[in-house]
Amino acid sequence: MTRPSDTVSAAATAPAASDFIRDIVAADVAAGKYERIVTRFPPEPNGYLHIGHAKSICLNFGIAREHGGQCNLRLDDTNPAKEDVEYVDSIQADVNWLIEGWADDRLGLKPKGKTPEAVPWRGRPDFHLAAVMPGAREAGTAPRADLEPFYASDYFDQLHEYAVRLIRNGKAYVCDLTPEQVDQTRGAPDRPGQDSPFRSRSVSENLDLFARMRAGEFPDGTRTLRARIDMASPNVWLRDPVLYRIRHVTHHHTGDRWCLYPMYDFAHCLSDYLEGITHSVCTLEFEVHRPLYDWILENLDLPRPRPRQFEFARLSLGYTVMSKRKLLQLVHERLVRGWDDPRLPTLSGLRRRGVTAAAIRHFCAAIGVTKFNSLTDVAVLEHAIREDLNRRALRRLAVLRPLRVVILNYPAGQVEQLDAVNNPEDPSAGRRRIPFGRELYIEQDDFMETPPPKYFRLRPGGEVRLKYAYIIRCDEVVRDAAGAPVELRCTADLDSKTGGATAGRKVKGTLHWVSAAQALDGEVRLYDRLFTVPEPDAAGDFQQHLNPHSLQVRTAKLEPSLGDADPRMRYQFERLGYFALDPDSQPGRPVFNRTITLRDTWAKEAARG
RNA sequence: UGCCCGAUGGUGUAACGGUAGCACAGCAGACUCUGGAUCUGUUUGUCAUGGUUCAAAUCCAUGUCGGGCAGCCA
Repeated sequence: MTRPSDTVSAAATAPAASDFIRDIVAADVAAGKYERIVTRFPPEPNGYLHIGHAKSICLNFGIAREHGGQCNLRLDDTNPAKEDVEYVDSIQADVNWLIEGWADDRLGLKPKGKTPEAVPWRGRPDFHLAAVMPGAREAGTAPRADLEPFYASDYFDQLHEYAVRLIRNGKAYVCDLTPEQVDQTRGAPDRPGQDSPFRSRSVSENLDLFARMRAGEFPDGTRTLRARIDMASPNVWLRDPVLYRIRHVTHHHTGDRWCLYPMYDFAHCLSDYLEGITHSVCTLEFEVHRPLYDWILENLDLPRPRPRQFEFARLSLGYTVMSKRKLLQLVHERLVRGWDDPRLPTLSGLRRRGVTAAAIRHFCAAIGVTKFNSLTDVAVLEHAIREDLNRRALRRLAVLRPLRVVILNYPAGQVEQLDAVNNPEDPSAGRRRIPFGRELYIEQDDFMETPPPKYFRLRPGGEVRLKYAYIIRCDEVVRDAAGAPVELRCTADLDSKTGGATAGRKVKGTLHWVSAAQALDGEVRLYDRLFTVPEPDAAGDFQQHLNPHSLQVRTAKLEPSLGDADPRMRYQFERLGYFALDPDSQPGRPVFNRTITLRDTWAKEAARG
């Protein structure tokens, strides 16, 4: 069986990517700094992955791929109040889908239930948790049931131990200030903060208090563990940041074992360290956290080489929103049909829409990686999608807005099976037969009574070719009460069929069509951009800019072969666009999503007037 | 107005002191039984001002503009 992802993978080889992060990695490799390059993709399971995450996945897995290294999938789950297993499941599915056949052999997972082990390093005590490589499924088989992603929450024991070590060294203290008081004493960016009155507690008191925090003696928000750094630092993240907070909440992965949870800054750098990450790549907003990342690692006196953090600009795409909060809002307020709504930039939405993983990967390669906050034109994504689909899609005939055509000189009841090419870009896709009869449907747009200049479709008295069939002439227009055309009566040049005597006659326009008698009705969902403005989240309420016409549903006339369309295949409805079968399809009633229209130079011409 | 980061055509990027290139978009044309695809050609750019240098998009200084940072979120 040929899967869509197999069809063109060879032809779709991406150019060798290069960017400032890859340059750093390459220099480190050249300097022999690491035995093996290890990156990681660390989403928090509090939402679905979107195309912005794809940029990070492609970068991290790409680096691993280019250096024969690995990329660990890690759930950064240190805040149980916002997280859920629904998200950990969707994240795994989306990552597997995106990297399949490309970097799945670079995916680092771990044995289910396994936590870091005490592994001495050069005689010094240390913790480590190695990945199983490759952690991906073998081609065509189910995911390995004995493996799972890494979880930051699997490191809670070691993290706790590191925290105790910091306390012992006088580098951390238990602070009894309320959140409001911490806020007031933090100072401002241009004004130093004040030391907490608990800053100079004795080591033994800190140890005792921290133990009791863990034991659940104190309610939420009453105490924190803070790093002792510098309340006057110009970098506010160095002003005795909170390392641990009390949360009496059940965690989706660790259950009720903990009521004390580490903050991102404490957990992240150490998770990287425990997994042996060499290059920890994140987005620009973490740049100011880097000194803290380094501080924690340095002050723990860890034996192995430390990971280093690098930051790049996150993706912004025109006419959509990317923030988790806004996506969550769209889903929860039912402004879209779910996380996998084909109008969303989520990976599950793009997948349902019919976009392939290869197209997304090529898009990510095309946009590059820099530290500049840019707004990427959707046209770049659209180009990547068309380029990919043009090569793999099977061509089919379908009519979205039917107009009846009767061929007066064609015998009633006669049916011909015409030979049609499945994919002119790929001869191996083969051919098929499509029925032709006296009564047909063509697209309403393909007929105009008084057409503008340069219109070369059907008009009264005009000629046009029906793809794979005959040249027809429009003799008569039948109208409804309102005067709108409801049927065209035409005459065919019966020698003009492909291969026939007059087949070579030059006729400017070629139309797609479907034979009325054999046509299959199918639901077609036509999508347009979700927002009407390029930057919906620039200012004010982004919901004001929702495009009311982002989804149009209609019943189309389909050529009969579409009755057994395959959800894994991609289709081009000729002259219309690319379509993919939706899971809502029922036997005998297919539902197609329009992934994207074809480039339409006539629309541009027509719009010019 | 403290600290950090950034700025190359319309958009996104490359050039690592030595000819400003690529992609997308645009425009013009060829071809076409998809106004698709393909092919050809083409318009448009180094934020500013100084400095270093034989030579600066690149190094330095100042300025301008943009982004980030004051969660017990990540």
